[in-house]
Amino acid sequence: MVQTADRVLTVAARLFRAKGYEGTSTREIAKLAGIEKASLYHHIGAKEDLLYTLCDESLNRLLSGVERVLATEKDPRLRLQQAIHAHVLAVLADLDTHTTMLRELRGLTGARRAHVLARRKEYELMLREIVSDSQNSSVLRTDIDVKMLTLVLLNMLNWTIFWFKPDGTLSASQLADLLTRMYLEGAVASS
Amino acid sequence: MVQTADRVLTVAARLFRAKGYEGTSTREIAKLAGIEKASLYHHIGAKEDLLYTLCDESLNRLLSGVERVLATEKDPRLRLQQAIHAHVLAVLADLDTHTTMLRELRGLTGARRAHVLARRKEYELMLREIVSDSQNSSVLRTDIDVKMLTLVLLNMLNWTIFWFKPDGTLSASQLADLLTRMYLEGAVASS
DNA sequence: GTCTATAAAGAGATAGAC
DNA sequence: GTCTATCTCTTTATAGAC
Repeated sequence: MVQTADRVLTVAARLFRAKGYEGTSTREIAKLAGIEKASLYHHIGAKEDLLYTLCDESLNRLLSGVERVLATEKDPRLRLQQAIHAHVLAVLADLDTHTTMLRELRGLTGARRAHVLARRKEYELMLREIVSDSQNSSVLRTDIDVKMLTLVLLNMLNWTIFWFKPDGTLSASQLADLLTRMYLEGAVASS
Repeated sequence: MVQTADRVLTVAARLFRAKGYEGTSTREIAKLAGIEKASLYHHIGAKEDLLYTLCDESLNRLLSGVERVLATEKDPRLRLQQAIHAHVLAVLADLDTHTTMLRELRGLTGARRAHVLARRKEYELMLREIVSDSQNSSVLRTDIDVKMLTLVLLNMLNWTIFWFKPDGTLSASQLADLLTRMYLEGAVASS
């Protein structure tokens, strides 16, 4: 039997992805979790706790993924490829949680919002270091600055959440491969 | 003097981008527009009207942009480049309106939601045709299917809304150029 | 076309029994 | 740890005067 607190978090993530944080009521969360609304407040202090916990969880997974890559792979090009894989597989394996982090940050206030923003920045800068190393090793082009190269990469990777279908013909791993090739080689026909 | 109805729409777009559709109250919209909340309802029937009008406006501009390119440019590669430019310039010239369309569709219900979804699909399919023509003319690679090539392109273009700074050092046109190069050539160093 | 006033529903959250 | 009942505030929207 899954603990109630975990189930609450799971259904909250599902609802936040489907209807947005502001668009989801605590009544809906309670109902989907199979408890009364008041019981919810035995497990959380406020609705915002759920959002914060989900964002934190998402970033913990992404950060530990890229840290593992940094610890185990030293070759710049392979590092980049493995970081892309780790990112895409993590995100697509739990669309509810990561979509919530990517889209619903607005719902957080004060120190928690600042904390999540800081960890997002931290993650972006780790990827930027990987991209930078690849530039220095002549793996990636240097006529576009590292910040842009990294932001475009994240654009390509993150927003697959809007159209990736877990039950489709393309697996997450296959999509990660495809994105890697497109990011590195581009869309032009090889002459 | 700008008409009240237009001002309402403008401030609604600004607020919807900043706080989300569900996170924005009609009180805030009225206040920022300089009228009482009740007066708002002389101009609109419901809050959702604002969201629908903004989504429709966004898609009208994007569709007419790509239609103009199709009408005036026949070369596949130039068509693709011009379509990218038209898209990026349109979106970045009015971040409030286009961000609302891209992010807040969830707030629409019923037939209006279906209508906006249909026009988004229509736009995607027009871009897909351009990409497909480029494949057939050996401009773009054919080892990745047209649907994926188009979705990745839209990923790259659309989500610049989250980090493009209108007052930054990079102009919208320069960013469009950069995205075009990255999409076509990729990130690898040319050997 | 804008106002003051208010209705009606829904939101997040709490009290206190079991 | 869950419940019933309720509080308080905010929400969207309307009525009707000017």
